[in-house]
Amino acid sequence: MKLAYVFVEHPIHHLDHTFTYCADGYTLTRGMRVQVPFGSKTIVGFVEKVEDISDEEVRRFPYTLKPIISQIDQFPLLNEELYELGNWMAQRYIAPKISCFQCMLPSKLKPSSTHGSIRMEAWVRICKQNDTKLTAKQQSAYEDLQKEKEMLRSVFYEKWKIPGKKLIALGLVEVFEKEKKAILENIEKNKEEEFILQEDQKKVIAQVEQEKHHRVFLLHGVTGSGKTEVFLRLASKEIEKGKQVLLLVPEISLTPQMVKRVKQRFGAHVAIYHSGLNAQEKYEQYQLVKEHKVQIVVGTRSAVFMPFDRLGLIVMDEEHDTSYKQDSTPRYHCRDIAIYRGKYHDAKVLLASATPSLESYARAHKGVYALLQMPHRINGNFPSVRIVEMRKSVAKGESYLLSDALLDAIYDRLQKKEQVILLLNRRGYTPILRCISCGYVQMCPHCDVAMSYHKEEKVLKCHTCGYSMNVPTHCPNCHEASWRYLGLGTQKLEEFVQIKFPDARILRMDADTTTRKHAHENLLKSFDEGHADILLGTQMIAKGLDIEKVTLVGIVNGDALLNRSDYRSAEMTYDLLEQASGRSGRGEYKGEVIIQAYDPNHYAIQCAAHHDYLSFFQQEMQYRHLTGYPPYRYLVSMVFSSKNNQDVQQSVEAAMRILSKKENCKILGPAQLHKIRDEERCRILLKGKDEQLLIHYVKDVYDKHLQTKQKARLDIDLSPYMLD
DNA sequence: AGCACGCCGACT
DNA sequence: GTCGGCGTGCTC
Repeated sequence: MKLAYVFVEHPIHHLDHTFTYCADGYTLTRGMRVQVPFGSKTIVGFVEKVEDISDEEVRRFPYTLKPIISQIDQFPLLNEELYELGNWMAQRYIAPKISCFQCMLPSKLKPSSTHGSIRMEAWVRICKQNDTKLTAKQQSAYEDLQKEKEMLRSVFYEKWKIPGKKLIALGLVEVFEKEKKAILENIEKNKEEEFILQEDQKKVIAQVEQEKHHRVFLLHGVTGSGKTEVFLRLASKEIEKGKQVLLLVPEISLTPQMVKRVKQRFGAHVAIYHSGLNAQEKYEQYQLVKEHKVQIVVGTRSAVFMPFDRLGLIVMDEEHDTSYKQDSTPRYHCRDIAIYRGKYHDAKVLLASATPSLESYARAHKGVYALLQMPHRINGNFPSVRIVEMRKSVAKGESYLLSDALLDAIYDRLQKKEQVILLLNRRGYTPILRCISCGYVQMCPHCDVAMSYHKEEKVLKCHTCGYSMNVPTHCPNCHEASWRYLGLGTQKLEEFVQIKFPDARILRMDADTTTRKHAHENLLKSFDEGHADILLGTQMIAKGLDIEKVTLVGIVNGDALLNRSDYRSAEMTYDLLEQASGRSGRGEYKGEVIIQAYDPNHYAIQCAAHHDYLSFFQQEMQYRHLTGYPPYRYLVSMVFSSKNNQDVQQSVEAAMRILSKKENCKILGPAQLHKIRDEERCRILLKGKDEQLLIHYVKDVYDKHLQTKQKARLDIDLSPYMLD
């Protein structure tokens, strides 16, 4: 009997092993999808292994084998490389194998029941030689098709509706189905010679070029130093060699300029891959790569799993960006995958950023990665940065929203018809609603988070779970009817700026104004075209924007991120300030940045003001060294959660018993986290120098957690990003 | 993840 | 006396 060992579609830890089916009558290999009976349902499975066994051995099975219902694929979906990558991810991130395979494939190919079918198109072709008398029109249609060999039926009908139908009726032409394919745009290409390279650029290109084998490079290039042109040059050299290129970006919708430039340079050889595409579009782009119709892919995190087979270069732009980390199972970091694939293909991996992650820069410092530098702006001038100490300005009676210095600067730009960006890292109107008489703060009933007041909708919203409610008329605690709105969100800032500058045209960009599909692009386009004077928003406006007429960036609350308990808060503050100030003065006008802060002497703010990454790096490294955080140590987080706190505590105690016996690692916690969506949560953090060892320890806890049938859920995160 | 099986409350 | 609540356990 032929056996198939199959992973089932449910990404559940306790189903993370193969199920055995009878595969008699099928020709299966690893990586094909099949339909199998599972309990009382029919689901999709993913073949891991096929084996022939004797009848004797069949009888020894403790259960009767069910037969496979049908075969979905004729060819394996994943090649050897990607299959091994899936296995590697499953063990590294302690995730169900099927979840790793699922995240590598576009949803139409995912081993899961919810995938849509692949869309087909009707085509026509000649199926019988003409032996009858045709009308003149029919004859022309026949000859046209003969010349074209085959045509889309819709195109054929458009040209030859009536004679075409007649030819089909006569049996001379047949209709057949073909998979719908992406249409490659044909764009006029720009010549490379049109761009004259700077010295920095030439040097970096030469350094990468001279390395013939796999190597990870870290390109530290300030904003506006011309990194994109370097990427394009290196890419075109790889393509000339017959290699493929992957260009990773944090979010496509925020980098339309990048996409545009790559398209201009490589014309029809580009695939674009990001979360904004629908299932059909993703599938089509995926097939383009598989069939070698394109040589270069520009894409977000998930594009790192594209079916390349001769990769020459992977570029990861803005390598520090947090969106490269997936925050659902499998919680992989795109950088890890990029380096894994780079090794496999003997390809070069170029990580690039104006504000590299501490991990990457430390590795480059140690020589693990090759460090490349581009310290000069092409237009030569950095924006000047001014820090406003809010404690002083408020004491002088100035507004606590915008200081006089910032107001004056905005006024000045409006006069000159230049544009302004205002950054405030908090959406909504006011983040806190507090009762004046008793101090009660309205919390979300499902999460331990204060409700945020949104004035436009006149409701309270929870920014964690999305729950919304009306403002209670009376305080639930003391029954007084006196609320005070505390804090500052983008809605309130917009209202305030509009009062101060009644004639200014303001665009607000935050999670509330960008829910619609092309809202991002439309807002940015509108601002770029000069339909507004002030762009105001959360950190989503700090990334990648390249708008010439912006000469003032105002950061309303520069140290807001610093007050968080997260060990990365200084790094995130530095990144945000540096990236935001990079938006100012990109054109020919001199740019200015004003940072409002309550703690202006913090090194993150001081270093950002002086564009001094190296100094920030050194000071932050000292702090990380002292506290034993990455890059000096690795972290793994285990979060236990359940609606029932006793289940959580029981699992935590069991985990602590196991961990207390382990050596060469430090245990932080257990720490009770705030409730989310009615779930109690508790975290244990493991810290140590040996990443593999930590993974082993956690795997141990996880295995015992499953064995003892603990009720709480266990979420494991290797090198977690958010710790508060 | 689903879903069937199983043991205790308010109903025709 | 039954319909149905969701707690527990299994799926090749």
